This record gives sequence, structure tokens and C-alpha cells, in this order.
Amino acid sequence: MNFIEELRWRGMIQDIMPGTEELLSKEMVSGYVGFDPTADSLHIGSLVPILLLVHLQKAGHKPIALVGGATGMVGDPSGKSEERNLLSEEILRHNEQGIRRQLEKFLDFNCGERSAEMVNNYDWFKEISFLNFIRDVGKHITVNYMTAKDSVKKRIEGDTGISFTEFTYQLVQGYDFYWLYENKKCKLQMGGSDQWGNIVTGTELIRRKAGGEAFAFTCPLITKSDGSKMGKSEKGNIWLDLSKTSAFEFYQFWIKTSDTDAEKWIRIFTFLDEPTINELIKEHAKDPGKNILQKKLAEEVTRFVHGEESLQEALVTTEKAFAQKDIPAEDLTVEDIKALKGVTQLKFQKNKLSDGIDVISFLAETGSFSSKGDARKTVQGGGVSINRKKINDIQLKIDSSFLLHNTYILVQKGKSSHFLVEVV
RNA sequence: GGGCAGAUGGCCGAGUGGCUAAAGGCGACAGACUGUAAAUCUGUUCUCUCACGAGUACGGAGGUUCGAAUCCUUCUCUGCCCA
Repeated sequence: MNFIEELRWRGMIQDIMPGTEELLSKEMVSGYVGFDPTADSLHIGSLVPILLLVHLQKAGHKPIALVGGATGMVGDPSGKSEERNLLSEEILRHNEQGIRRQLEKFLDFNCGERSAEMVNNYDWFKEISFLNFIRDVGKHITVNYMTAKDSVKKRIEGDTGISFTEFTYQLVQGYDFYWLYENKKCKLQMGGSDQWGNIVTGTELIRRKAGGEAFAFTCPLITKSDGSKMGKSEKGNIWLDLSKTSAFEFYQFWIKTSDTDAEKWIRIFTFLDEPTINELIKEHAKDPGKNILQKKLAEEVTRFVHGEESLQEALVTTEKAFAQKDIPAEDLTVEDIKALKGVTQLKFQKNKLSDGIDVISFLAETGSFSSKGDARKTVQGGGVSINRKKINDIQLKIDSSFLLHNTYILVQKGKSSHFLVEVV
């Protein structure tokens, strides 16, 4: 099965330029995806572009990861209703390093001519003068063409407007493609479907300026079936960096996937082949309560991103926190509690417990809740458990008798938000 | 430079002197039901307070008023039009 066919059955192709498939079957192709350096770690949202590159490399082509240092300074108007904040060069460089480290885990940067490569468009843009840019690049694209783009049109018609800076964005990104075409023989760009407009500007530029032919395809933006944005948990973004999102939390994110999403996502986010996935879907349908799909999905993605060891750790924690949730907290061994790696760990001062402290203050001061009011309301609503017992008395005093093994107190907010408070 | 419109809670958006901690929606959190889903229903969603209540808060700063998100002055920012 070729690269495009592979992605097609996985549901990862939205738009594709005619001729792309022929090109890929004819020769080894360098293809690139852009990453936004807005943070020093990638998050789940970047997983799809990463996977595109991985699939590309697997299919015998050469993946190029472009970090948008320059474009990050400009800001992409696509999908944004407002002007973005600009990032400083220092921050961009720092973020680039973080992203590079992560990509190295997924792509092979040392396998001969197919080696993955990473570039930062800041490196070529910093050399270009404004005058040269508008003369050599701007001349080839009409404003009419640029304003016809949906992302631009929306902003022009909207009531926040669009700055010249962001308006220029598609030219800047388009030039990336042109630069890679000229310097790296890159003939393919991939990206999310929101990038289609920017990508096409690139192929257009290559055609007009270099007389060359370049290709592209986009993958659908991943959304949840309820229409909400994907990749957020109650704690915010799900990052690919273990210090930002533990393996346990990462695993939990995938476990909580709904059935409809799971069927789509297991195709996109895992490398399992079609028969295996169809089999899993069939299995799952027999007894959805077993969450076969979600478990497999979570397992595969966690292993891919964080490795076998972290996966096992996440599985153990999950086991302790969920599968054994009926075991009274008092019966948990120290090992059991220590195995709760990855749940949010909090500290609390022991001397505050000597006279007892009311639950509300306790919850707020440990940091499990953002404010006392928040804690109180959740307790009143029946949403808090301490040591696996639901509490409904907001007057309750927490004292040393709550300590498990003289050190720990388990706090649960809702069903799946666990905190381990270490009292020292 | 001139004219006009606008700036409200995480977001969208109503509100044009007291009944406004501010409608409604989205998002988020919790509960019920379940499968650590989805859908649905319910509650919560500025801070402090068990509560009564208090304190902050409608772009910034002043002012008018017993009382201001609402009126005035001024500044900042945004959009539209003219130059």
C-alpha cells in the first residue's frame, strides 16, 4: 500500500492536489510540515502533523520539519479571530530547541538520504530585506489573490480587522515552500486543512517564480464528536513533554475518548493495520463497556509518544486508581500509594493538621482547588472524596487520623481527577 | 489630521441612572444515568464568608449624583468613512 492509500483509509486526507499521488509513486520525495513554535513543547494537536511525517518516512520518503520561527513572529490569521501576540526571538529559539528534542523521538534523523531534517524559517528570513521580499516575492502574488483567501476575507469583513503583518503571513509561509523547493528539492507540503490557503500560495509561488511544480495535501482537523476542541483536559493542554503532562494523565486523556471518536482516532493516531482495527471495532461493539478501543488507543499512543516504560507506569497507576477503586483507602499499602505515579502530587504541612483543619481550607491550601469557594461548592455538590470516601459535610475537620501510612491523603475531585497529598 | 461607531465576566453577547455580581449562549467544573464514554437532565461558574453579608468588577484616570456598566471630561486602544 502506498503512502497516500495508507493515509486515505486512515481518514487523514482532506484535500489533495492532483498529481500528488503520481509524484510520490514515481520518486523519493521530500515533504514538509510546519510547526508553530508558540510553546517549548508540542501538544496533542501537533501529533497529526508528526504522524504525517512519520508515515512519509516509513513510505520511503524524506520528512522535513519546519519550525516557524519567522512565521511565529508574524502570526497566522487562519482560524484566529484576533490579532496575535508576537513572540520574541529569544523565546522562539528556546521553543525551537524543545520541539527539536521531541521530534527526534519520532523521526529518524540518521538514515542516509531519507533522514529527517529540521529547519527553521527564521534562518532564511533574517537575511531577507523587506525591499527584496516585496520585490522578489510580493510581485508574484496579487492582493486580489490574497484577499480571496477565506482566512483573510473573514478578518477583513469581521470587526477586528487584520494587520498588514498578518495579512502578509501567507506570503511568508508561501515563501517557505518556495525556499525549500529551491534549496531542499522539497516538492510536497502537508498540513491541517486550515492551512490549505497558505499552502496553495506556496505552490503558486513555486509555479510563478521558479516555473516548478509542487504538490500538497491536507488532513482534516481533528475535533471531538461533540464539536469541542480536541487536546484539552480539565488541566489544560495535553503536552508531549512528560514534565508538563505525566504519562498517566496522557494515557487518561485517550482512555476518556468517546466511542465515536475512538473509531476515528485509532486509525489516525496508531499504526495498527486495517484488519486489526476492524477486528477491534467489532470486539468493542460486542461490549462497549469494556472500552476495548479506548484502551488500545491509549496504550498505543502512550507507547509511541513516551515509550514502553512510561506506558507501564501509566497502566499501573490506572489500575491502582480506577480498577482497584473499591478497595478502601485504609487497606492500600505504601507500595500501592507510591504506584500512583503521575497523579497530581501535592504537599501539605504536617503541623497544620495537629489541631485539625476544616476540609475547605485543606482542599484550597493543598492546591487541589483554586479557591475556597470552588472547594466548598464542589463538596456541597457531592464532588469530592477524601481517602475514597465521599464527603458531604463542609464542616469536617481533617486531622492526623486521616493520614494513610502517616503520610498521605488521597483527594478525588470528580470521578477521574486524583490528587495525592503528601503531608510533611 | 477630521467624522462616526465601539471597548462588558474565560469567550460571544444583552444591558443606557437605583429592581445589575450584571440576561442569554458557549466553554469549564460537579451531580444523576452509564462504561473513567456519548447523548440527556440538574447544579455551579469574581473573591472572602457556614450563613446573613462584605469586598472588588463592565478599557484607564478624573468628575456629576444620595446612587453610575449606564451621564460628563479626558486618555488609551479597535473598526469604519473622509483627508
